[in-house]
Amino acid sequence: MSKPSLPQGTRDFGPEVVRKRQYIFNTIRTVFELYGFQPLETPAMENLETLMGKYGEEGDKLIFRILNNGLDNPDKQQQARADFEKVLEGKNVKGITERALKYDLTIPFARYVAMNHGQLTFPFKRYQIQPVWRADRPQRGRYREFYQCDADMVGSNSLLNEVELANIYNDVFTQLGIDQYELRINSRKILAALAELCGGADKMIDITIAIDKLDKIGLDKVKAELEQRGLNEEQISTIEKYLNITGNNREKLQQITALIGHLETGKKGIEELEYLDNNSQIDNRHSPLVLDFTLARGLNYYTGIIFEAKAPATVKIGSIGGGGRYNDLTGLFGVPNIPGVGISFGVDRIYDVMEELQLFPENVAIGTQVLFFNLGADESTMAFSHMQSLRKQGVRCELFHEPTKMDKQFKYAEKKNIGFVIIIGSQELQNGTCVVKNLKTGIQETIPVANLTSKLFI
RNA sequence: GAGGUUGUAGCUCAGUUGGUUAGAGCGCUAGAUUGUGGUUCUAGAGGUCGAGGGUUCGAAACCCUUCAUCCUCCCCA
Repeated sequence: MSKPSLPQGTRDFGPEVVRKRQYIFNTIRTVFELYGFQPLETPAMENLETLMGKYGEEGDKLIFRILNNGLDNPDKQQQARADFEKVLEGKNVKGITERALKYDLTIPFARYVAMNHGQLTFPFKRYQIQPVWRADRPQRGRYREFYQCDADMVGSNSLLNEVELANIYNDVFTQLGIDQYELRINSRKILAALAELCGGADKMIDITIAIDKLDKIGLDKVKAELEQRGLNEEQISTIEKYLNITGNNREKLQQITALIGHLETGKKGIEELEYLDNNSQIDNRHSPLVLDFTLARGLNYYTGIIFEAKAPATVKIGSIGGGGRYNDLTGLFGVPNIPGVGISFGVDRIYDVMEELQLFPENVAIGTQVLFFNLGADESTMAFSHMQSLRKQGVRCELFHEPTKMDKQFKYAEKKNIGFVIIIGSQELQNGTCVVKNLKTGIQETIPVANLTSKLFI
């Protein structure tokens, strides 16, 4: 028997961590509900063909596939061998694998909408908080199983949706105390116009992949990569002009207009960003909305505005959320003309940011509020009955599991971060009283047991 | 998929050039303390040195293989 272990890139969450994570989930969920989004859950696994080809070539490799059961059935051995040969050639064969763990929440949502579009009321606004899996190599802030919190609305082209989503970001991060975050925005239309300006719409992917790295590797290396990706000197110089756009949002818009405003898609993109910038009435100490024309985002189904929430610069974690508009997501599933826009929160990274900046409120760690000491048979019977009265009032409490030295019972309370202990010993039993001790302050008082239920244990 | 790092007690880590019986701090258990925790003091338990093989009189240390881990790139949350 070898030592027990976890699959690579997965984690257990102990009680304290779960509490903190739930605090984040609950905050996000509450804000989603506040904006009229409805919950949705989809299965952990999808048919492989639902997922394949939706995340680009790189994405396909990162999908966790599930091996079919019954491959060892002797009757089907020959077929299995033949099928496996094809797998070795890099093909997907239904005989070997036809299901996969979901890779994100957006595609399963699109599948759901495509299957149910006849029944849904549009615009349909849903939120979804579930784990997803990626066969990625784990590293800092990156796991093979992690939660996504998505909110999408489909069936509307209105830019009002983008405005709402920007405000959801702001509400959530402000409530969590991450008020130095930045919400970067760009439009795929701007990027498309840039590609057009460089003479080839087909170059868009090459260009975006390269310029997305600007803040990471610097201008020179971006230019080198562009060259390597087959762009000529003139095109690179155009892109350099594009990358040199600086200033506040208004100034950036002026400069981008000069560069690509004469192009149809460029003009549209600029209008969208202008609208979003003017109408997101985000009142914050610093305005989190930052136009960033280098922002590209990997998922290739985005067509309009794209978002990326960045952690405060002091914590080197980068993106803590992202999203954007897609014009025709369900078209992939045979239901065309349903546009949508959505955002996602990266809970695991938000957790790391909050931990680093010490933003969790102290009381998230409190489970049990009151521990009743166990000081004998009669004493604990009395304690039990009072404990049940407190529980009826919603006070979380427990009775120590066996009569033992007070020393032990105190230490148990301390380790579990229980704020109060209630002592009912022989004296108290006789007098109909109890001792209530606040472990934080060390102050204790003796009160009649009848008064217990009127006390607040916080 | 490519490159690198580190694996020693429950946790964080020492361990000299390869040399006797592998250490510390924290944590854990018990006692000092028969109705008062946090501090202090004392004692105790706890190890296949990641695993397998090799070199050697002798390996935690050197070599090979393998597994795990963390990091960087690609890509992404």
